[in-house]
Amino acid sequence: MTAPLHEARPAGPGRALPDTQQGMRRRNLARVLHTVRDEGPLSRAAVASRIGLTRAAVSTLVDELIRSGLLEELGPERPGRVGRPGSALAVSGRGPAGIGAEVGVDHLAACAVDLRGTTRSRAIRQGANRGRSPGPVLAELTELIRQVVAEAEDEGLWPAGLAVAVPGLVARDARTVVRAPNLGWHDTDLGTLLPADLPLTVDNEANFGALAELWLGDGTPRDFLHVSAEIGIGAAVVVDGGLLRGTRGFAGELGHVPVRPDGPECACGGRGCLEQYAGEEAVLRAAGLEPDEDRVGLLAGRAADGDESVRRALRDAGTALGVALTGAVNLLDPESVVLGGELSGLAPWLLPSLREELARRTAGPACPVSVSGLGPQGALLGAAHSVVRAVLDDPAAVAGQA
Amino acid sequence: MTAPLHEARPAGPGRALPDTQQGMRRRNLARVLHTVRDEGPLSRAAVASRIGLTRAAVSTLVDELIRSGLLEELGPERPGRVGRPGSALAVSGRGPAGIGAEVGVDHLAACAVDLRGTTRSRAIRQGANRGRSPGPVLAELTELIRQVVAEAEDEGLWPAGLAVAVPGLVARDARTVVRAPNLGWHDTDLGTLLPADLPLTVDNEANFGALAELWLGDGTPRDFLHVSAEIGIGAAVVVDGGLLRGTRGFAGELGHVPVRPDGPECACGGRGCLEQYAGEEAVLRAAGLEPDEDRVGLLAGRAADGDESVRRALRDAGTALGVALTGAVNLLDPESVVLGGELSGLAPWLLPSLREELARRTAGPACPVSVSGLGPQGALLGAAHSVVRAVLDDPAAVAGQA
DNA sequence: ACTAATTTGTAAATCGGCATGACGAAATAG
DNA sequence: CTATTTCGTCATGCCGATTTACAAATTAGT
Repeated sequence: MTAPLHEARPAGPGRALPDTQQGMRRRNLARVLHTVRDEGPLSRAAVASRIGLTRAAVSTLVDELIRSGLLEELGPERPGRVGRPGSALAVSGRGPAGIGAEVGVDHLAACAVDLRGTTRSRAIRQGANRGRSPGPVLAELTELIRQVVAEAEDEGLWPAGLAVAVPGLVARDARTVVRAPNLGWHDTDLGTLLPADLPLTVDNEANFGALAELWLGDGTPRDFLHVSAEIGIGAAVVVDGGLLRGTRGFAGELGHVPVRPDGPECACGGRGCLEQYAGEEAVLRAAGLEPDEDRVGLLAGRAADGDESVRRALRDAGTALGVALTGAVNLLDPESVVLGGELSGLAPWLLPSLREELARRTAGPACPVSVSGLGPQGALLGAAHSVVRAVLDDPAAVAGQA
Repeated sequence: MTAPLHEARPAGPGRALPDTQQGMRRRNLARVLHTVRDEGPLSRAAVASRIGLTRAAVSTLVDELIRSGLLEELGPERPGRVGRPGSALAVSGRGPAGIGAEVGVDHLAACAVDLRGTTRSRAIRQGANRGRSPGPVLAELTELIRQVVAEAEDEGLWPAGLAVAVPGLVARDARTVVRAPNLGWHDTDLGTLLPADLPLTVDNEANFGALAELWLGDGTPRDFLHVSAEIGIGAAVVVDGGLLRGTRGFAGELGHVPVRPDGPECACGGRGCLEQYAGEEAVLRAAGLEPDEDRVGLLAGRAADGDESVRRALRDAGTALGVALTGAVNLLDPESVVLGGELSGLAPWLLPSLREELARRTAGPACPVSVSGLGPQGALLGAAHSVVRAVLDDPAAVAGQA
């Protein structure tokens, strides 16, 4: 027997709940719900044996979850084994829905996801938002949200909360956009400009993208580094299945990691920041292209066409990313690095040089670098799923709000 | 006592204990013990009001803690207010002791710390360990440990566990030293070479130093970056009051963060790693000095004497540290950076250039950099206190082992 | 086909742990 | 000396999970 190690995080379903008997009950409700969701239709007995409670206890917990509309009984299982067959339980497809929304530089989007994780409705509107003031943009977004909520309600769902992804830094209050350079917003409280009838959470798109990767990615570990980029280069650090946010909530800023300490001056005051080698603007300039609406698409197109200057620019950006990530990987020892967001579209041309640089600078086996399968949808999905997750982690909090 | 506790996982107050009524009880025992320890002698009623339980509940918890020898009754408080005076409770000075030990490059040390946090016995032996094989070194260390344990037992304490700090990477099993370049050890299981009658934890000295800073430092926040160095440059990341360990347990490697990507080749395979600018060997070389026994002392002495080449070498090392820390600070957004371990002795000459570089490269207010007050003792103290902490975090686990 | 064995789900009784309310004890205030 | 306040403890009750028991629904064995 060894003395306990000190771990980084509590993490896990409902760890923030109070240490009372009610808190225990709420945590156990969450465990039952999670188990049923993650391991397909299960009988009460199967759930009980998995989470270590007795069948009787699980029965009462399941009763409560069914009464709340979070679980539903599918009827008797087809018996394959000896003994009385159980009654299959599944997460309800008509319970609460998580509403996600996204403010992109070139688009707005919203969607609704049910408890099972299925996207039940979706709405997108293209259009440049750079420089537009928050009011009109969010009015448009609100319209999309209403649309998506209406569709979800038609299918018997009710909205449990709203999460909005923005391309910028968000204060720890999860409402205020401190700085979004690509939009030109600063210190904007989104709480006053969005539907007030839903619990609201606002966060950085890189963070939501990382969470999407964590929850939906195929074989994504619980400790990884998620790199995404629109114009700045954002990263999100996932430790033990949770986001590392930092004191001010600004953790994950990768764009201003020094890559060449004596390089050109940067707006941040430093020199040779990563953003000047791998930022969208820098790459476009190096490739000899003019910024336009769909910048990433432009780069990807030219690179696919074999434009050598574009390819070289992307190769160099990959190398710069590799240098910056070496530092991050050394410091955090993640299980993998995932390229997500808009970056995933450019991955074929970034990856080789990035991997090479990272491998060269690492003593042992290099940290594996992969590309998100979610692509640019990650942030939106992550937002919606974060609401669903909140329900799963504390079902009692939303029960009876139907 | 419960049998199936195959959860050798951690404990924080309310963290990883099972979600049962017994788990709740254990968390509440921990809360009472922590409260009494942190807020001086308290009556049962005072504890109750602080942690939100009733006096009756606290009474039974206190009874159990007293029976286990973790708390003791000091007798009636001197009444200053109306009402019956309470009976003051304090953490016992004759309960379990945490045994800490340290394998340094130039010394061995051990100490015993009681539940109150007081160091009750200590033993140090100077002598170079570089290149010596683990067996004899650990035999010597075992002797120191026996000595320290004997002294502690004379004072009525009993050893609750042993924690050993080593200058190298430790696997997640907390027993195996994967690589300790300064000692020349690799893949060494310390479990077989140290006293087997105590629960053992082995960890990196930088990690223990960070924990010491967290637990004993004056005003240390719950999110910070702790930088220390013997020959390599280690950092430890503390997030939300816990250590970030990484997948393999190697998190915190700062020495091989690229500072000048085109710089000289490094043993790790990369180029221009921090270690080549701020590592002990590099600094000695830059200062034109020969390595000897007390390298840090030598540098500090010369710098204090006004040796300009030494001062310049340290200034440059500070600048390099600043570049590397810029990346780390951007990525993690810690509340502060703390220089600890041997580095703290050189701080006066490192800090100005380090702070300047960090401030220059940061857009907003720079992350404050401070020096640990614990100095080179941090690791040893952190080790001993980690054992004490484990007891405080789950008193029931050790109760009745006296 | 009939019985034995196995498994499920639920109901009744029990237990562990904290809350509530009441009480004696020990101090201060008037 | 009495009223008031606070402390520590006891008896009681509540809540949630466990234990025990049992009926229901299936397969295995004869």
